[in-house]
Amino acid sequence: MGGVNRTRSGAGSDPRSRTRGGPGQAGANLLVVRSHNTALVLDLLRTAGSEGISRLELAERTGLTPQAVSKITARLREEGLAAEAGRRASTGGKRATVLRLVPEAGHAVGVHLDRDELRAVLVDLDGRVVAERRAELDLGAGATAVVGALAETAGELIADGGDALLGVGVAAPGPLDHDHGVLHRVTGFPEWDGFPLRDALAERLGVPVVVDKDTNAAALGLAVGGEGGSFAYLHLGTGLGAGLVIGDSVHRGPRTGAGEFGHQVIQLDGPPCHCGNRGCVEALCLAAVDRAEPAEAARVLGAGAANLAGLLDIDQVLLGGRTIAAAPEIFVRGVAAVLDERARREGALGTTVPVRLVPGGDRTVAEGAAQLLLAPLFGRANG
Amino acid sequence: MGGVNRTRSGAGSDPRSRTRGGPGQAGANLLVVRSHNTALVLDLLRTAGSEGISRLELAERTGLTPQAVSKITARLREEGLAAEAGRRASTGGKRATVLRLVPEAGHAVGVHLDRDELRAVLVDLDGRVVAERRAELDLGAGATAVVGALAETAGELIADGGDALLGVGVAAPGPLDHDHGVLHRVTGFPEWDGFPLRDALAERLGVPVVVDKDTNAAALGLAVGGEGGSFAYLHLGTGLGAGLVIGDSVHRGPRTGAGEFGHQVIQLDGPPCHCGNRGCVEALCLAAVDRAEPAEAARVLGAGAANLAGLLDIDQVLLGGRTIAAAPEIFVRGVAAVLDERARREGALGTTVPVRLVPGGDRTVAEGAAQLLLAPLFGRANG
DNA sequence: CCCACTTTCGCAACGCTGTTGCCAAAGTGC
DNA sequence: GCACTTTGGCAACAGCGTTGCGAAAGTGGG
Repeated sequence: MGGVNRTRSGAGSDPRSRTRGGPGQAGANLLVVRSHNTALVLDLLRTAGSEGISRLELAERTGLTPQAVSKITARLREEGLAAEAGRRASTGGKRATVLRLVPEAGHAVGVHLDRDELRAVLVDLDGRVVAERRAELDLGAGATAVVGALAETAGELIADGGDALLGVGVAAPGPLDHDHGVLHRVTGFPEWDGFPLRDALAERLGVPVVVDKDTNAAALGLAVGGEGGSFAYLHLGTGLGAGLVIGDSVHRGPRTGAGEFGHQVIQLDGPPCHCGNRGCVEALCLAAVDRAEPAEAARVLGAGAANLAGLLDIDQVLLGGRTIAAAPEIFVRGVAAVLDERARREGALGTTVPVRLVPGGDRTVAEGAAQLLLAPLFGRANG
Repeated sequence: MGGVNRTRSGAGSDPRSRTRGGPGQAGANLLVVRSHNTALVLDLLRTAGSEGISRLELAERTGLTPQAVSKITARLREEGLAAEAGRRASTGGKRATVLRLVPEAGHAVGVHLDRDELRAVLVDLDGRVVAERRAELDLGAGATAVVGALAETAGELIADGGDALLGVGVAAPGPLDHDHGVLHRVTGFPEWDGFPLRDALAERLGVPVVVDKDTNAAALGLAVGGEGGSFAYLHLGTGLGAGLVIGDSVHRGPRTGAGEFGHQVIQLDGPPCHCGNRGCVEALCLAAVDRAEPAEAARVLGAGAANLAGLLDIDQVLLGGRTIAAAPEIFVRGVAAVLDERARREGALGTTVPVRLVPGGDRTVAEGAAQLLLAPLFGRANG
């Protein structure tokens, strides 16, 4: 079986991977080519799902020769990551063999660390949830207690996952450093400032750990789940944030600071926001919600979304979060109205930016967190 | 000599380059590796400038082995793109041979097509301006007349450039389609809507032509010119626009629509803008300029810049354009003040985003337009 | 039923990439 | 003058995708 672990140890033995220091860009060698093409094929296998995909189709889609695809898939089958799954009907010649991903060849744990609860899932290579845990949590109870609870919950799921476990992804609210896995000011919980969550958890569990913002995790999950192109995931809950996917990969910025959508000023010298500034979208939007004026809240949110759409020229806006879920129709229509109006003003050029409710329920963030470990296998850049 | 043309014909003979259709991503083969590494080395040679750089230094910076660098540079020297340029002092052993780019091995023409004038430059591989033309122009005079003037001016410079000419880059105002080189509504000149500028000019001149927005060209020029990381170039002239560089490459978005900074709403239901909306940064900012309140204009611009910095987590804001040039100090200080204030609110995390005046004079856009052809040689993505 | 044709796909040889092992050249420093 | 360090080229090598070729397994016409 071997599964995904063998692949990883193979890649890890590359003496040159991540050896470079300083500002230099990475030169490519044959190992890079190999892992790039392998990831491409794996991604197509994953996308094909239970339907499967033939070797020649893989060749067409990747631009590689059929022979190269044969070699790559042979390796994947040997490693247990891919398998033959029947044959397709003939189109005038030999019937094509259908290949599919073996989902059980690898697993990852995704944890959504929220202010008042902990939600963890174990997912397979297909991204399907295999097991789930949930626990109440008090982020203010201190690092030791929280990390303990986190490790315990994740540990239970790891035990279920067998030996092909890629690691644990943790999605947390508030500013943090994705590259180093360190939390910054979690709003309202100053004691977390600077806490090295990734290393603490990795040492405790003995598996790789990746930390990211909740909105980024959600956006990654959506991107891997099939949302193509560039899009913004806007999350309206107790706060307002965004996850940006630009060209199939999550845009975090050099300091994991990107996506600070809520404190975009759309009302110069407007009402004060808890952040200290005035006229932030978050303040205006939530105030409208409090006044029981969801249509106005949607209009405000739409204005922010339109600004973002203009700046980045994205393909889609996805809405999610508890507050959205309370009145989904109103928000989708309200935001769409602002974007449609903007497209109308732009004339022929302005294809309107579609607005949709985020598919999936309240496990979105936890599933996305698991993708922090899975996505790199499929060539989805992670930093 | 050969120069850059031989390299291009070599790459063009790749039967698989750009053959793929549909949504598939590109598989990598050895030709891709070769051109990637070659571009990496060329970029380092270019960055090193007249100082030059040794083979071992190239190896360190690229992560390639010294032997690979030797092979690559040998090829470049054979093609006339690189040359030895003396020796460095010893550090305890054999003295290192210094290599440098041969700037004359390739040229490109950059044209800044503005509303009332035409500005064209011929630059070498180093990006240095070798020749320059300038002409008055009336964008409203119709496509035939304008393309004629454009072709004539560019043609004169092409004649100066010898045989190693990569092509012509054209930077134009207003919305356009970079991928297809088609103009959209140039504000105030509806007759240009849908005009295939790239193909018209390419046929006329018989050389490759690339078209882009003026702000994108300027941003590309700045990125190639040495501005590292991610930054936003804000251009305040008769209008207000932005060019975004994210991770060393220009972000245009799928429809070349990114960077629409001016019509970002920062004053909900504010004063009407000529675009049909209300409270756009451009309207507020230019109104303040008209009222002779540059400090207020800078504050408004700063608010927009802060929104952008928060959304994208960029490293730097660069200011340019005629209106900025009229009161540079006030604008730089005013915008910086807003960003500093924002960083202060963010606390320890908030490294402030530096604001600078764009270096170089009013040739910035034309030089950037030339980089539309040069940058791909150095591995700077162009799409 | 047979034969020509198409489609799928693997084996073997190949070309080209960066890598490794080795050695010569050219310096420094004792 | 000798030991050592640094630079960098030559040659052999491993591994990538590619090409040439042929076997296997279908379809379809006579």
